Amino acid sequence: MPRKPAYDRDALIAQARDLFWRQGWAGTSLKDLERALKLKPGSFYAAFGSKDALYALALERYADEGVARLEALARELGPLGALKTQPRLVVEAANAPAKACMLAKTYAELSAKNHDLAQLAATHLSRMKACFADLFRQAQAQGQIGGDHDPERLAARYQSDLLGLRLSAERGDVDARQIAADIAADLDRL
Amino acid sequence: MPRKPAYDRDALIAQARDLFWRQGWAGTSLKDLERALKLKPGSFYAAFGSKDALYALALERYADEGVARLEALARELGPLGALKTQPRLVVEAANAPAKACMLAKTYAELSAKNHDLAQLAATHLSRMKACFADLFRQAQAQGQIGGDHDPERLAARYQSDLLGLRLSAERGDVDARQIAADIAADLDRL
DNA sequence: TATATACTTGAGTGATCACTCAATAAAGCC
DNA sequence: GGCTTTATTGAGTGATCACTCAAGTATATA
Repeated sequence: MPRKPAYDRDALIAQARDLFWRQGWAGTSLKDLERALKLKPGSFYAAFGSKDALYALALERYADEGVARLEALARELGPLGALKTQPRLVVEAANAPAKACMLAKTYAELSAKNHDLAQLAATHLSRMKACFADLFRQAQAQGQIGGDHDPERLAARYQSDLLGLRLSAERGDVDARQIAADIAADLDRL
Repeated sequence: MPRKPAYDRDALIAQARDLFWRQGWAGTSLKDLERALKLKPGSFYAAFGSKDALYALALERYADEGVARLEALARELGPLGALKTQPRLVVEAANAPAKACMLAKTYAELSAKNHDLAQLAATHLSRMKACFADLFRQAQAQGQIGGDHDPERLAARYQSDLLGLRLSAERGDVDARQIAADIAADLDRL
């Protein structure tokens, strides 16, 4: 009996993610979204409920795909190989909406106001950090890095470096490839 | 003949800087500023012209004080000492409005829209990077680090690490002191 | 084909945005 | 004390914000 929506919900979430990723929460108005998603206000709210609800979906999509990409990389190159390759991949991602991490941008923009989305971004950042820690643990178990390191500490430092790298990669006067190479080189000294 | 303003302009700029630093550009409304600076709209615009003009003054104040602090630190501890101490100082700054770098936050928030303030933040970030490069050059000249390093490259990596550290320091589930210590330790291996 | 069910449309909601300006108050110089 | 000059005040500006809803339209089932 019912009528099917004319849009592809998954594709709309991906488009919204790209827009939010580039422009941030306050920087993306409903007019922007309506234009990009080709949705009138009524359809938008029928589909997603609110701007914040869609932002939450976009954050989740972003984090899920990030974790999936990293795990696929680890299956291909091994744990240390994945960790060493990730910085370069992030810098060279040519068709990404932005270089900087969407989770970090969201947290930086909204944490001062205790916005729910900041807490959500923080949760996803923790998930990513745990992912890094797992890879360091595996690398340790396989003897690729020394056993006298704390995987959690390595993961925190690695994530921090990656966040800095991705922020630097947005700037015109910084050679992010060099930084990525230096981060990877540091992993060889473990 | 004229009447003197009842406010201390320098103090107002510092207060505005703290507010903008914490809440960002879009996150700080004129109502917020009027409340914090205890200025009615008319006085505000007579004093500063616009929200953006005040933000620009705040950015400049932020960058100037940052450079001054670093140079003072270098006079006290020498170039390498300053570079090694800075990460810890940044993390331990208890009464700062935020841990993350205001220049980086501004650039991340506004660069997608090609806002003038993003360009201004980028300029100040370059200034800071040049400052770091100078310190690395001095450390090299004094034999504190090996001569086979490019000071510009070291500075870019160092600044990137620092930006990541300062972002990480805002999170509750990250031990930023450990990261700061690890960044400092890396400088000893140069 | 008739009907029930949902999707689409877009004008319109009150709230808040950055900002203006005419009226009022106060301070320095004669 | 009178006059000039500037600071302060706060109601008010149009624009934009996220969001609503009633009316119109299309589709799957009976």
